[in-house]
Amino acid sequence: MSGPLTERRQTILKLVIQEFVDTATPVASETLVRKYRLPVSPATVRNDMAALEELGFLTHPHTSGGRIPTDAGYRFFVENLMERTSLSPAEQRMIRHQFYQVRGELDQWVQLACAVLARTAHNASVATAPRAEQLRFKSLELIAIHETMVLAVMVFHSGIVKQQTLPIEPGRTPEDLRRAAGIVSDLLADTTLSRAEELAATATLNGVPLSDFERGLVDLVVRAMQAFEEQAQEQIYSDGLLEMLSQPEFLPASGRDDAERAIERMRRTLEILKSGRGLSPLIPQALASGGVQVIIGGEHGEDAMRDYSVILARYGVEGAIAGVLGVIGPTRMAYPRSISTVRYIASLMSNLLAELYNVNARPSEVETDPQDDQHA
Amino acid sequence: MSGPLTERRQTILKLVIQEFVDTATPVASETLVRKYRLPVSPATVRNDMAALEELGFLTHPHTSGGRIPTDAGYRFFVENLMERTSLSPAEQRMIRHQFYQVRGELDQWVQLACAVLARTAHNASVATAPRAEQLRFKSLELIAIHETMVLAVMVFHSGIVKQQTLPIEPGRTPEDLRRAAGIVSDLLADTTLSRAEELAATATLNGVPLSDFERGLVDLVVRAMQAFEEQAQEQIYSDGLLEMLSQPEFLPASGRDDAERAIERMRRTLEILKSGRGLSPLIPQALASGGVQVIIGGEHGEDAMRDYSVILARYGVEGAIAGVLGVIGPTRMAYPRSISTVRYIASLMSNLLAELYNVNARPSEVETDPQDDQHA
DNA sequence: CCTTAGCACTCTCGCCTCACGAGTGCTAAC
DNA sequence: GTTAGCACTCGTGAGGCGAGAGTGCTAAGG
Repeated sequence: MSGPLTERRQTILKLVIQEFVDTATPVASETLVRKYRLPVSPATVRNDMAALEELGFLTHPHTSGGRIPTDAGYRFFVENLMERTSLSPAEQRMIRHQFYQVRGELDQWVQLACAVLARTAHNASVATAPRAEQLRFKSLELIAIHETMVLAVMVFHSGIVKQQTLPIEPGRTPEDLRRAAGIVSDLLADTTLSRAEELAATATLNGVPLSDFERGLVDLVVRAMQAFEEQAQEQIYSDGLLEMLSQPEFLPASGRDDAERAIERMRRTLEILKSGRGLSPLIPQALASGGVQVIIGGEHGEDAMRDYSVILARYGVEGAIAGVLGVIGPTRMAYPRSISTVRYIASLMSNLLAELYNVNARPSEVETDPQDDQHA
Repeated sequence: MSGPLTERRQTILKLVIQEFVDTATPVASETLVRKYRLPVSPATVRNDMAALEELGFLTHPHTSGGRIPTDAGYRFFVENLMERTSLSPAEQRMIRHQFYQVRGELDQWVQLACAVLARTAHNASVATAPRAEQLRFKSLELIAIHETMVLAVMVFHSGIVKQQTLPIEPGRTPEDLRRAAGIVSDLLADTTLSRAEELAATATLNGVPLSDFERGLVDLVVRAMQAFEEQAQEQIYSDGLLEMLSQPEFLPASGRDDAERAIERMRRTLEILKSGRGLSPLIPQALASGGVQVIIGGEHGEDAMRDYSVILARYGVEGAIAGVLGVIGPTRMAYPRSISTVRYIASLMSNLLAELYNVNARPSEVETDPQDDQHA
């Protein structure tokens, strides 16, 4: 009964989605014909819409009132109907420029990526800090703040830096500190957590037992590595909440009922972003696969996310360090634009990191274009 | 006509505020009598309420429907009626414990303070990172990440640390780096920005001109100090948005009209917190004065903040470093609790910083109790 | 002069009804 | 397969109504 998915029906599906993304109101057959000058009558469009509904791509909330896409409809759109676009050169330039301005300040990259993503995709954005696949210690520096307080800077392969203040007994000279730091650095150089724990237990370097101070430093490093390792679920940064909340989904269209729901949605959204609930499960998945992942609505089963789509991409340097960034917003989302934004910023960040590690440092002028994106 | 502000009227004002803070609904004369077993009749209370209204401390939104406090009413309450409380020892202990767990990790203190403030005061919280009154350079360390990339760690008096990656030409040994960093540290040690700029211009140490590499490093430091100095308005961290948004102010009490306003309020609030608009002007003020500042509603003229109260306190070490932290929420706020929370956390942070700087390091066991709080 | 009971008045809230209009689904003709 | 015509559905908004809450006022009482 449903009939085949003819060329025209695909066009109609595409137009319904475009129109709905634009206007946020259910789209009627006549509107479509008028606005896009279709060479058929509204009645024909209605028939096709009914077919698309039976195929599961459209639905209508009320008997009257136009059609809206289902999750499956968006899915089909993303995979088959959407043309692959790139950000305009002007936008790419603007974004690169912003990153250029904080070059060197590694710790600001993630924040900046979030801010730019949000502004460009007009939705909320999320990102995790880049994380080394395996943490390997590199060196320790001690910097005196005053006589009884030093700042311990631990550097790990992959460039992750952790700083911590540490009280010491007074009377140590800078030379003392340097020697102690050198000893610890030598002892633990290039070790992973488990090896570091072993070495901490023996507490000798070349047969010479460590001093109490040095052992304290070793413990400090080991604890820092443990903390890092334990912190199983990555902290998720986010930005652009306001950007997302100015989407019409969060306006009370009409009726008190709707208003209440809008507020509830707002609160839920905040919770998702703050806690990462419903979001964290997606991270490992995105880390594992290359390309851009698109998760539409309730596809991954998390009920809290039923009304949201997430577009995620991995960024980083193969085999060294990786993180995830993406966009989150209502399922009614400008997928082409969001996807290209995510793809562009992920590749930009990857190039920046590659430059930092001096591997494969192609100029970040061109957007790399992975052959095929992964879809959930 | 308005009559004097008798003892009883003050009591009634206090009870109205208490009740309104609890229930978030306008309070009626009869409720008051019943709930607090007043030895007078509702009619008497009504008369007093009318007097309080003429005095500008109360108002009522509709002819029917009970009274609510005005900004002036809250102000009088805060200054004259409210009893000064402290957090319970149990709560104090819990808070101290949380700070204890991140001791040493200076960069997390502000975040933690925000989180704790929000949870304890059930409202949103804001804080600025501690900022040195005058930035003075201390030392520079260079840590090789790999052959062509170093991490420059700049330490300033006051313990502020800034890190930045820096590309270098390959072939430099760790010893090279150490020497260069040492030279720059010696040259710029203890300098303020203006002096550092002068020294950068001459580019000699003890008459010996600097190498190109060393000059690059000096420039790096100067730029970092400039950036710090220029960044006129402090970045404001915040937390507890959700905490605040679950206040009944942000629920649609009834009617579609109200719902729309609730959503608008929500959006505005977000904007205030994200951008700091309406908040930033308060920061310098709070930095300048000791004690706890309470700004109620539209008192400071900023229209965007008309419905909010802010409670701010300065924290830090006199003459060395200072920041601001506080609570923001609807004017209908549990002032005693919020104020004591802010006061406690500010003094805790101050003690922790004092310990770090080894000045005046009293144990942070007792809440310091400043003699008098400043009110706007 | 302060307090209190009584009472009329006001205003919100929730509920219902009703008419309107948008958009569909169906049927029959092309 | 397409189209015109038409009945039908249902959300939306306006208007009305009754109930209830709480006040302001007035007059009586301590």
